[in-house]
Amino acid sequence: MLLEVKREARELIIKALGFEIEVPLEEPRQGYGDLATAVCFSLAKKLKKPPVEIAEELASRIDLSRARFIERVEALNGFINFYLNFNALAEAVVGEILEKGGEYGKGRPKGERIILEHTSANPDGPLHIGHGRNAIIGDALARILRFSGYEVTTQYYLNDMGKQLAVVVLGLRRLELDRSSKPDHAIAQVYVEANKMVEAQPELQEELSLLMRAYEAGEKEVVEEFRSAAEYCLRGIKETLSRLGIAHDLFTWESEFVRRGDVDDVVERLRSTKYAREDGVLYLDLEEFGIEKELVLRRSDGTYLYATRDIAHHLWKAKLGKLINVWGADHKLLAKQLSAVLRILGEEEPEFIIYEFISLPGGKMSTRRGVFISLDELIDEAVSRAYAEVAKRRPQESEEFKASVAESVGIAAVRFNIVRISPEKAMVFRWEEALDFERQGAPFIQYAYARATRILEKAQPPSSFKVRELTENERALVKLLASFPEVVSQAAEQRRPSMLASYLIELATAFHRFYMFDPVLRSEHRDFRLNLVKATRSVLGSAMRLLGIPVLEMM
RNA sequence: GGACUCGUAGCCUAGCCUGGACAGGGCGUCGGCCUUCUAAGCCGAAGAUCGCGGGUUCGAAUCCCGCCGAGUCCGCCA
Repeated sequence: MLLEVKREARELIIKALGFEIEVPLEEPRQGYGDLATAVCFSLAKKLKKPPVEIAEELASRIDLSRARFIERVEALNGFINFYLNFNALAEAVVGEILEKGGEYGKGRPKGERIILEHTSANPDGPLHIGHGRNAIIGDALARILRFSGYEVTTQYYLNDMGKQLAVVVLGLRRLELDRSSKPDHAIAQVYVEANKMVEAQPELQEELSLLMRAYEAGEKEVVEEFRSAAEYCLRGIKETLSRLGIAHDLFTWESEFVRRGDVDDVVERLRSTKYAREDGVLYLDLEEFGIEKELVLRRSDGTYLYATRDIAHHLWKAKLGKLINVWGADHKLLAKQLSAVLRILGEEEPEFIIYEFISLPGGKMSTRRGVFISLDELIDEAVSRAYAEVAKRRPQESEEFKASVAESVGIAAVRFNIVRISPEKAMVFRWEEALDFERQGAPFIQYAYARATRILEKAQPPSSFKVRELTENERALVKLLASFPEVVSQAAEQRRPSMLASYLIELATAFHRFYMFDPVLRSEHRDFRLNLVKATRSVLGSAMRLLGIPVLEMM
């Protein structure tokens, strides 16, 4: 809806001007109108007049007689500020939201399929908080893209041909798997122990490479060992993801591409390109693409590398749709190489969402050394912290209520604290910060929703309402509600879920303020306000669902 | 050493792609608001040379160059 208002503003300017020009519009701070444009500055040179004069002349020529949403313009400091007719806007926006409900803000079907790869952690232990960042960003993006009109398939690429899984298998041959603990944690225990063994007994290296070769060759018993180990670990990983509300549509195994011959095929294709070099090893010279590092495809012993298998994997995926990968910053080089190779092969390059690392105050995490904070730990701590809060605030409520609210609040806090930070910022994990449910955090948003719900429980909004002069808080709310569709599409196109997080904070803030100053039930504007509350609740709910934040009716 | 990313108040962060009017929030600190729809809320105060230096521009947190600091990568590992 705000888009329509902006279109109206542009048209007014162009009509007054008498010629086409790009009109940038911004949302100014308090005191400078509801929309503003600095177009007069760019016109200054062309018209050879100072911006202030242009603005004044232009403003005086704007004809508002047929405008729907703009009721006043002013020229100030060379800017043209627009003041909106909030009565008209409120009526239109609230009406549209109540009519469309959860469909409000949804994009038209784009007819485009996207394969969104995220998480893809090695099956050698539980997800740690770094994988959590991947999964949470990836899942939010998937939800946003779907809402925005794309057909999205989320995919987990399972790296089963690496040394890690071989180490796990080696460990399982001589260590007892702790069946009493969560599967992924039990596997991690074996993995850490087995790594120590391999380090202490170098002769085990031989067994490791034997294992890997047997697996690649598809020896039945070995395949069984690898698969059951990986699947066992994956069971635990899926459990964690599911607790966060995350599920993948598709799991693909790295080994498929080797056994099916896809890797052989693509290597052959690449070997015949002008980028191929062979001197014992087969590699690609990608300098033309600004990549210094040569990309080795096949070792001197004839075996393939991870990157080679990933090329086959991506070539396969590229047939299914547009590719987006959520990858850690350590994979930046591989991302560049892969893009170059797909280009060589005549396929569209994948898009990468690269997120920087989450480190511990003491340094990097390492599954191998057992130095990491698992997502499970983080969730458990967050939920128990949330439980303490509910118990303190709602002591009279049932145990069941407290436990279920705590679960939702804990999950919401974990997801929100991660998704709200831009992926390109490196994070240092500190328990105090992770468990500090800051004022404008997830509970703040959930609470806004619960407050709206409570009001509506007491009175249903009538189907028709009159809009009178709006309060400042109502205006802020209406404007935010009007901008939701634009926020969604921008977050989708720019692939930035964090934009929705900022929006949600703003919307919840506006609602809490409204709640504080503008009583609903006892108001003479009750009819309109009830509808406004309903509309706000609806959009809050939509936005929360887009970030995977559990919605609570009561807390 | 090279490549990429980041550097905004004591701490965390938005804005940077698409340059505009006194740089938004939050935590923490200090001071207020519950006989009124749940105070997980609201209001106010103090706190910023937007890492440093140059350039482009009427105008730079935003674009360009250099420097400094941090992270990541630079395996015939995955």
